[in-house]
Amino acid sequence: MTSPYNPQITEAKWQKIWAEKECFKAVEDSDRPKYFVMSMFPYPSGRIHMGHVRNYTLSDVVARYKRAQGFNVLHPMGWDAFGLPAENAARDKGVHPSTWTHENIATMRRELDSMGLALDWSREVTTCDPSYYQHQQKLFLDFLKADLVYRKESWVNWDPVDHTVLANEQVIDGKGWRSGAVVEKRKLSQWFLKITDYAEELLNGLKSLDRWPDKVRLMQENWIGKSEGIEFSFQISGGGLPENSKLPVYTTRADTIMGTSFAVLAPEHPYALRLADSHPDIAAFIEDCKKMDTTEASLEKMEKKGIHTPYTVLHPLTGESLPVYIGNFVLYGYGTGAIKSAPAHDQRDFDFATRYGLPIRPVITGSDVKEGEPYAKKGIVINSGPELDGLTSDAAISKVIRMMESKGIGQGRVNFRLRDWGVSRQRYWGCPIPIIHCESCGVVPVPEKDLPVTLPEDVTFDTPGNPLDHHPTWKHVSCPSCGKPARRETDTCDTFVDSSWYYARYCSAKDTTQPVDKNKADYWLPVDQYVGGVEHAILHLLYARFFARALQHTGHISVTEPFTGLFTQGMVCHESYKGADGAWLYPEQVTKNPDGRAVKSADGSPVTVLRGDKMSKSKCNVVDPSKIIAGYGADTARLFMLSDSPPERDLEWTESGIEGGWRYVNRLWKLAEETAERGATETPNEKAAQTQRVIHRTIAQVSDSYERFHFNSAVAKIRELSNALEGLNAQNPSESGILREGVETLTQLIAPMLPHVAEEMWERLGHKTLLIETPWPKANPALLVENSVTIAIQVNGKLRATLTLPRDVQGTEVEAAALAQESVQRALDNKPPKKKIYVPNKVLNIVA
RNA sequence: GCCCCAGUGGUGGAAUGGUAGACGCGGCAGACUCAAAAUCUGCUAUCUGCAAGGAUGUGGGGGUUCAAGUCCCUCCUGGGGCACCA
Repeated sequence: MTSPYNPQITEAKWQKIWAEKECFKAVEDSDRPKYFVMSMFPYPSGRIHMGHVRNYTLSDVVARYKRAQGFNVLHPMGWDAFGLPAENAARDKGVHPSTWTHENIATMRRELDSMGLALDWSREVTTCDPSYYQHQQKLFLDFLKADLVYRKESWVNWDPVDHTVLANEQVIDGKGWRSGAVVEKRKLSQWFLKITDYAEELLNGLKSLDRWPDKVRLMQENWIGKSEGIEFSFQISGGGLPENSKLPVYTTRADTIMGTSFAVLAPEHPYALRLADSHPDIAAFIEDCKKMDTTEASLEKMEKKGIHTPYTVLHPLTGESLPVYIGNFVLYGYGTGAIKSAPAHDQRDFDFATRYGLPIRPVITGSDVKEGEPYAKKGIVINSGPELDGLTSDAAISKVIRMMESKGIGQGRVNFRLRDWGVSRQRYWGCPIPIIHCESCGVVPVPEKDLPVTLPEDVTFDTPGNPLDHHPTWKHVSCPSCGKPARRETDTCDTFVDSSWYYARYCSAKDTTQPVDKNKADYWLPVDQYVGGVEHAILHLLYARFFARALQHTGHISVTEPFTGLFTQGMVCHESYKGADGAWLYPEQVTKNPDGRAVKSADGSPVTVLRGDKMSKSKCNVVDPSKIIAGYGADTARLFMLSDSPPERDLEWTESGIEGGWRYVNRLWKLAEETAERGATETPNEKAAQTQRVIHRTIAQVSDSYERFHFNSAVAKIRELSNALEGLNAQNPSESGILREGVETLTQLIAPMLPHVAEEMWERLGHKTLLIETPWPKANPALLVENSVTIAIQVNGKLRATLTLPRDVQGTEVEAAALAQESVQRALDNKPPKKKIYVPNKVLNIVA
């Protein structure tokens, strides 16, 4: 008699036991190999969503698998708890950011607990807690001492809705990446971290990250954007410039130097700005560009516009006098803010020259040059004088650099697209920057004994702007250096700072004396496997890599790369439904007819079904994980997350898929129930012996799938094993022993994915010890070798027969057997075989 | 515009250059049932054939190879990233 499987009771039971026995508490142990696996910690927005479930299931499977393999596993969790939504909630609902955040954390903690994750909660970090951010303040001061922090006046992207400054990379299409508000330009004093000091290292380090997706490495490489070129100066005159003025420009295509027919300044270039007073048309153009820049810079069809200036420059090699323009397509922030043109070899220069009737002189040629189009590829130099003509572009680039260097007018230079990281935010809910501004002493770091600088509790959000700035007393302090009245820095840190070192903090999360206990960090770091969304491919991961180098430089940790393995999972998607009126509909508002067409339940009007839409509230296609876990249990939810798609791809949530998972969990339980009391050993019959081979083959295949993150394949192999085991009879003494071996193995193999039901099955099978404490099964090599093999027989590469023959049979025997086959003879059509290729135990191809 | 990734049955997807479609979802048929649900069993790429079998088939076209979903070239479609980056 079998008893039904009840996930609610069983899952709570094992979660309690694991917690009581502190199964997942990680303790440094130099005798055992360590394995550090972590997921990207969540922002406590309120509830967990399916994306979290997928993310944490993946890292949990790795943690449990590695643990069974004998590794000392660290699998921690924390909260990325500072950030703007808490302030927005304060503004909208009148709840304090701290209250809102901690309530969300409590809710999400309960939800995570219900998933049955093998997490070491004793190392929980919460970035908004002074016990975390006081150490971040210490790091800030250390970085300041190490000359990795500086302050500069700069034009910043001001978000008028969030009242905050955005990094360049946080501005998307001229709008704030969070608020969506049109970004304005303002000039503010900002704190910056010198990530550019490590540009070269961050680029080179990518080569060593062989367990990162190529895609992410490539994205980072492009983001860092190294280019090698030359910086040289034009002699510039006119427009009231002093004698011997220089205009430095940067180019990567020195080979096109003889094709240069004009120079262009960025609108913000000082030489451009100084003309504005005397030339109203130029002033107007510059004003225009400012607007374009902030709002529509990324618009595809923006015209290359410019304005002529009274300046002229001298060509550095020919001495020819060339006109100078101000152009809307030249970026002040890149290179020197001015360019030499190569109108025949650059689309932008070409468009500009065409528009303003400037000479276009081809100086590079190639086999695929097209009339009337710029040729931007490298090729062979022409029309450039005896010294350069006939050289390849690369040879010409080196030669031009040498020529200019010897004349003292230019120098080879490496340039990066990467910019320093502005970390100042004019917000309340962030880590206070531990600085005091004194009128006499200037910028004074807060003495370490005075850390942490904590956020004041009594703040109001009824006025826009930074509550720290509005606070009546908080910012007024005396200067630690001279004692006179001074003012606290009211900027707080970008939350990307919080998440740039939490992996190191996990190593000694409760240490009150220092950010990182180096001994412990030396044991655990680097993170062996990091799992998270690809949306963090550039910013978070680059900042964290920079921090590792900065932490190493300031003596906190020893490693250079924080994450040696990275896995980026796909999104969770779900069908969405759009009514005839264009409004999104909830699944329960839609009826699917037998013919496959969907209609609105209320009035029968047609509904468009869209597949593969990311779950989002606005599209009404969100599935709540807590409801799924409450209904089917965490194991079923976890199984669905793993079984239907490879983890790096997007996953389509389907109701039928989750039900398939639920059915399988029940089949497993039934299998354990039926097997539990059996297991007498007797000589296995043929079927049982065959099944035993399947068992051991499955151990090998599933282990391999776990190693390679092919969890969907692991599930498929495991299901094959259960199909085979269901073919055995528990009542038959010649089969029951192998059946039991199979069910035990099966239980172990599914345990990383379905930990609760596996543990329950293990107990039901009569074990007194926990499955979580049981080592991973080993495949018996003797049972991995089949006695007979199926060999494919091809004629001219086409399959004509399959032969089952003893393993390692002679090729000549296979040939003889193959030629005896009628189907082979028919395919040969009396033609004599010309050639035979035999791949032992696999395939014989007869070429006729 | 540039860079990257993907394209396999009705569907999600398997497949170190060696028997394409594992495993699941769905569907069909059957068993159990008064009936339904649940469960179990079988079948399920397409075309052709009574059948045995044959032909076709991994987005299109070409190529390399004894052998291509897999490698190369090219084009198409979809997705992602970057973008006046000189």
